Amino acid sequence: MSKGNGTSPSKRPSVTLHDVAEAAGVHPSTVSRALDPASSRPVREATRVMIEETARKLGYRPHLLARGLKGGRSGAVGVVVADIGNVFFAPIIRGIALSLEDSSMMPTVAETQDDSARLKVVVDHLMSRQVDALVVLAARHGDREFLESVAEEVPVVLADRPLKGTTLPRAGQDNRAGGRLIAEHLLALGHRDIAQLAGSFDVGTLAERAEGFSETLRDAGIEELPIATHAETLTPAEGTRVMHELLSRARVPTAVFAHNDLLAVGAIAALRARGIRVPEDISIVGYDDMPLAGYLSPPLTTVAFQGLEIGRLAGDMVQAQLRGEATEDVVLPPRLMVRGTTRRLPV
Amino acid sequence: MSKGNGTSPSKRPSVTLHDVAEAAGVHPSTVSRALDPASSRPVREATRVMIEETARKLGYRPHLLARGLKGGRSGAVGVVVADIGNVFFAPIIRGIALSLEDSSMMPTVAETQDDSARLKVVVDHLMSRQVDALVVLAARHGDREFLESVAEEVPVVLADRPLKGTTLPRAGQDNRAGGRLIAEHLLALGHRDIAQLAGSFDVGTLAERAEGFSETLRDAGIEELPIATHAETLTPAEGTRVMHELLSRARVPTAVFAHNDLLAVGAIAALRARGIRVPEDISIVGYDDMPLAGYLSPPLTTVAFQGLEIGRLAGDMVQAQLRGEATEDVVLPPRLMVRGTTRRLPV
DNA sequence: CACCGTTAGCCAAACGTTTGGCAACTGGGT
DNA sequence: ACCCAGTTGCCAAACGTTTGGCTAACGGTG
Repeated sequence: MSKGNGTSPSKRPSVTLHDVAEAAGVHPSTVSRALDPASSRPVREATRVMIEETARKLGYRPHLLARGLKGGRSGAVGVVVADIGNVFFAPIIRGIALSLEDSSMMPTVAETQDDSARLKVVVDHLMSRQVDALVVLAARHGDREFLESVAEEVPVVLADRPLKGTTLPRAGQDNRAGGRLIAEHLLALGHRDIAQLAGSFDVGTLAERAEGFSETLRDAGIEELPIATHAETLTPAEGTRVMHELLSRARVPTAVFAHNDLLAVGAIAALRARGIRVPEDISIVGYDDMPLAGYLSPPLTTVAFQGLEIGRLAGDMVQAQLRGEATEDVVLPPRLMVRGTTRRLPV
Repeated sequence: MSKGNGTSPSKRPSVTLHDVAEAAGVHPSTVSRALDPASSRPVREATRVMIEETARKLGYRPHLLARGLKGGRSGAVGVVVADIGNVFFAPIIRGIALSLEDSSMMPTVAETQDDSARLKVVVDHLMSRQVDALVVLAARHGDREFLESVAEEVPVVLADRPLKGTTLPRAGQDNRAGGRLIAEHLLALGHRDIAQLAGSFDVGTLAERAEGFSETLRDAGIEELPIATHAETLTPAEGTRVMHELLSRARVPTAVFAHNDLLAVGAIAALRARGIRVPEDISIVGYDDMPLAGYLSPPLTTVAFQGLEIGRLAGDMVQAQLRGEATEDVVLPPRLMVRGTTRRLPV
């Protein structure tokens, strides 16, 4: 079935301010002021009502491009995300969008595929589009200087992923505390042979989780098993691969901290494939508390991550910065969700 | 830690075409033409190189708002999604973004929360933003007329969700065939007491799945168990709720088709809570083959849905329509993924 | 050397708004 | 009837581009 006529690519008649003015019998500037609630110049009530009526009748819609051109503000905020397809970022984006709605702004989403070169390209593109600000969820360690240079043009807010030693404001979670929580939990259960299933340390969240975790073990006088290969992507498949590598080591751990839930799921699959039981033989902890974590069997022990809230906070920070206000970093505390994949070590 | 100085909300010096022209010692219009590869008027090679050099040196970025105002095209495509936070939509959005990149366009995402009133609001907002086209993932049955009226202004493409009797083009899956596939699978396994765990029929995909499913049972001379309450949202929690309702019926099914994977997961949790085993006592089929479906235990039998591909196709259709070409509906065939939650009925 | 066709570059208008400068009108106080 | 303040509305410039019309220069031909 063929649809959409091939000839006219849908002309837009588009009612302008002038059309409304003409129909209402007033000058365009009067229409502009009548429709602007925060106008500096007053408009007679009767006129205003009449103009509004006319505008509604004609189906007038303000041309935000033109307004943006004049006012220097587009009302768009660039959201730079590592992977739009990833479950994990979705609630954050949603939080940002929800927050921006208050100022009738909208997010424009771009994806870096977690690649620093591509980050530069998409940020450039977003800047061309005259975004009023940038929210970056995809920051990797090496991107600091670039992002700070961008911040001289428009406000840049980091969400989720921190950047070591930066001046850029951030809304995120205390990942170091999260790592600590997990280590303490495993120690309390009697585990001593403990390993990490780690992702790239170029990602600040993961580096911090690892730090908090290792620190706690060290303080307890436990020597942590060395990290196997770092997972290149945060997917179940990588989790499986790295877990197999871990299992081929001389010393096999009794507990494993996977840097996120997807890795954990993959790791569990690897164990299951070898006939190793979770949590009877090996305890596993994930991170992020993804929506399905509680529905796995056994349900996954993990650390809750409030993506929606963090997105909302990041959106709020953007608006504050645009109003010229100073902003404080917001770091939410993590919460351990003890479920079924961890268990006291039998003596 | 306080960051971002409160005084200056980051001024943007912003290099314009004029600045480049002045620095290069030529007229702005010459710069415009030199930088436009598809310019109708030629520019001497030496001049062009010199101008490009100057532009690069000054860090010139085209002002897409201004360009859009002049040319009547913003290069933005509105993507209307029911719930940005939902796993399911993410790959579709990604596909759209990937496709649009070819024409250096970008998606602007807005969320309806699956509410028809909100749909109108966000579409209006997107139109104000002068999007060149709309991709709608959030269409509900009653939205047809509204969307068709919008289509008189800009191309509107449906992705995933169909709209009964519409002229709007669509990229999606053959959900009726999907429903059929599932029914055939269950019949082949010997099931006769079969029920649906249904979502709202205002959502075209779900209505079609149900139709294909019911049709097949009817043709086989099987009387389907009546649908319990329709799930209001497509979440595990709703799946659990509706499954409990189904179980309180006089006649309990031996096989259940849940309209999507999340409902299926919730349904399985409900069964597990009552000590009913899957698939030994009841077989369950989901729909969508979400990323984790194969990692559940037992792994979920479901129908694969190629979100990324559908998004890409929708993006391609948008571009075709913008070029004024006619487009054909694209309907991908479903594929049944038989995993561990379905089983031959013991005799 | 005059003429002509071609080509490179300049000028200015236009896209739809917002907004400061002005002018005109209104009405109240005298 | 007159003045002044206060209100209302008109005009035009500006935001950064693109693009059609125009001119100046160039090189070749008669």
